[in-house]
Amino acid sequence: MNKLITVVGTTASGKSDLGIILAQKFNGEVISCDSRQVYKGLDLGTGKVTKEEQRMAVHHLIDIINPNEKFSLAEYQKLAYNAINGCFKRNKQPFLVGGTGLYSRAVAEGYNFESELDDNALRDQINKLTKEQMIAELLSYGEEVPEGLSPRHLARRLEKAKKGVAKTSNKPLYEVLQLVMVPERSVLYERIKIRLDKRLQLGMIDEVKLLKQQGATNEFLEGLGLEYRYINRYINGEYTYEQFYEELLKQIRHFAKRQTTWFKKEKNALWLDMNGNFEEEAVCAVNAFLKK
RNA sequence: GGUACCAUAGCCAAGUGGUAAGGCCAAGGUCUGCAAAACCUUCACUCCCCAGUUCAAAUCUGGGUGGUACCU
Repeated sequence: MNKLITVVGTTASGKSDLGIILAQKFNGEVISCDSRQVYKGLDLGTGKVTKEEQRMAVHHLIDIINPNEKFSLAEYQKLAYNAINGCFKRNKQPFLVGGTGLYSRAVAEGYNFESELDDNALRDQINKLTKEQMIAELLSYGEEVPEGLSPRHLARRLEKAKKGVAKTSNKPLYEVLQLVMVPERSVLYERIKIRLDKRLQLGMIDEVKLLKQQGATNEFLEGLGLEYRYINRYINGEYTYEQFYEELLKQIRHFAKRQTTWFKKEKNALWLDMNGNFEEEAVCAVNAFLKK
């Protein structure tokens, strides 16, 4: 079984830098694992690696679709598999690097998406139902309905049930080592603020203005969340600069917390000691893993 | 110095005699096809302090302390 190394963690943890270091050291390439960096023109706001950094290591799955286009987990998985397998063919070691936990898990654990789910009519129909109606329907299909699912989760499950797509078992394609980067909370929050200030200075707001000029819709920008959602609201006059700044900072912190919760459940995960020499720790771990 | 008003959680805030709403923040969590999304849980044994009235006080009375506004 081929070996895959993932570098996951919170925003502003230094994943991109470590990914490049590891790729350089182990004759590797980076597969981005980020649901927003797939979009062209979303650069500063996504913390995308620069052109210069891309010259230091080959990066995949960045800038592959245009704004306003839809993207999905299944699509990402397919593209990631292609990119990863391409690396193996060229004798390169792939490193899956990014903060979209669901995406990295779908690849690492081999979520099984055998059937197509693209029935918009059905989706619209389901979205009209109340939460209670969705639960009732799911139960009538003999599905188990865990507590605490959001309407969106329920709709997704019901869509699958109606399509007759059973919950499938995973088919892992690779042997995986996961490196998790989660700085101590207080350090993390400080880094988030510093990084936000820096990106604002570099013209993150102008980036969104440009995207809007080029036709990015409010709906699209709103749906992206964080930087793009709140900068767009600021541009549209919904917030003063102060309000926008505080709100965005808070939302990024919330996001980092959610990421942390998610990564706590990762399997085969090595949580790097972010207070120590984590680069060396990562290099040693990868070395041992590849020699195994 | 005088007069008036106010004092409830980290912040905002409802509650005028019957046993502390709500929002924010924060923390924890859910999540296999929108995931930077969507959603859930927890968070004041106590209402500035002291005394009093009452079966019962955050709520009424007196005093103290602190704040705000106006007057001198």
